[in-house]
Amino acid sequence: MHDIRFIRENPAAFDAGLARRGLAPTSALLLEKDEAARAAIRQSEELQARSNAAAKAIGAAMGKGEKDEAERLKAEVSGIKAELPGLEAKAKELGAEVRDLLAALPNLPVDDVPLGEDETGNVFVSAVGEKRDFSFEPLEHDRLDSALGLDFETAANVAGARFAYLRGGVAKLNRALGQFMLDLHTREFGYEEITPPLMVRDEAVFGTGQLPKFAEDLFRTTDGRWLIPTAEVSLTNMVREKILSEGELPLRLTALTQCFRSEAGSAGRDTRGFIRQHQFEKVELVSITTPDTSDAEHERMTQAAETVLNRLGLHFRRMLLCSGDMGFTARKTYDLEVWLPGQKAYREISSCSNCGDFQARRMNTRFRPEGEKSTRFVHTLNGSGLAVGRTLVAVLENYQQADGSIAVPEVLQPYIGGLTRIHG
RNA sequence: GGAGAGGUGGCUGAGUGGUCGAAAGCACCGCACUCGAAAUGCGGCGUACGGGCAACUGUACCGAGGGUUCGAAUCCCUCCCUCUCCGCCA
Repeated sequence: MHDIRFIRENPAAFDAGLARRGLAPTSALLLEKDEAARAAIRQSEELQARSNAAAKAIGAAMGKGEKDEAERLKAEVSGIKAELPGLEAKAKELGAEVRDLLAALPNLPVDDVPLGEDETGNVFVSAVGEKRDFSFEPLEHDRLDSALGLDFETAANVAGARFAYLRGGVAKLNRALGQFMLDLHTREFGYEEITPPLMVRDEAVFGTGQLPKFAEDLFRTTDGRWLIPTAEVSLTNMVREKILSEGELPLRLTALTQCFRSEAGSAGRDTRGFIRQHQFEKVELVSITTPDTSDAEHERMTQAAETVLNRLGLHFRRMLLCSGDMGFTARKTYDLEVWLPGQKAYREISSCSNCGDFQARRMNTRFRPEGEKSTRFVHTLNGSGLAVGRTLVAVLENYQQADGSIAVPEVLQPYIGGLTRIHG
């Protein structure tokens, strides 16, 4: 959600930001509506003020027993009130129009975000590790021996497309990955471990920006709630409508949850394999910070996610997303892409975004700077640390052996009783 | 799911449909007293959005949204949340 006052004062800068997102200028329309809305509000408030004053005078007159005067005033107020509902309705409607327009506009990219239309415009930042040398042709994860425990056929029977059963060794490996990530973030990066709700209300989903524009990407429950598409929703909304003290910040929260996505717009994409599922596990990182510290926190968070890949010995690169490829709420995003030797491609495994005060405005989350009376909006950040399912894919493809087994990365072995190999 | 009781400022807690944005206490801030502190006294002390160079001023807000009324914290309706009892349940 944008600050209409900023747009009033910097309409050109605002439109320039939208242009970098590939969007048409909107400030003129917004300001026109805003001006009309404020005029209508002013009118209705002035009328209301007159009516309030007269109503008070009625009370005073009745107190003094001046019945006639009271009756005269009543008539006057009635006259005023005849006009009021129309004016109020108009003010409300115009105000709602402005809000709806604002709610549908994405965050603006910050200056160092490269200009671009789609993922081809993303900029390489850095890489860690190297592609492993195979003495054989590595298989894609879904072509590995099915006895390892990755079972799409049964899932298709029971649940439909884009679901999977993990069985035996692969299920253990998956569990180990999630545990390992949580332990790393809580022990070494100071995140608080949270077990959050997986179903949330409209307001929460609006707060983090999935509503109103992206409802078709979500699953809705029969009682009107939403299954979370990411723990970002439940974690970030923990501070909705709160005024925090500066001393509480930064707030660092992490959770391992299932995520649910309808994948409505991605028919035909990644239909094979475990990359794109309706239900998947992810370890989410969320930070709530002051405006001054969010850039540094963004780097820190991205490093926390990178550390997971590092410890797992997986080769990856960090990309800075271009303006056209960023998500709705982000003002700057790093993607981490892991190398998949079977697919012979880098695939997104984490996305770390600084949302600035964009979500904070939608949630009305503020903090009181030390020693100040007034409040300011916090900054919010979120990142995957990491997508567990995709990390499983990366481990399977990178750690496959010539005999069809999977070597267990050293850091995971303690989580599964010292097991070093998974066999079919 | 059924029956009942509630939701008032940072906290506790009054409030008969009419000078209620709301008593009182606590907390907090300023001043006085004090060498200093405590205690005491006096004063201040909500948020949002408008208007105004400013002093200041208007509107809204007593869980949320509607309604009744000249006027609603107070009456009515719907919803949300909390608590108690009953039922069901991992």
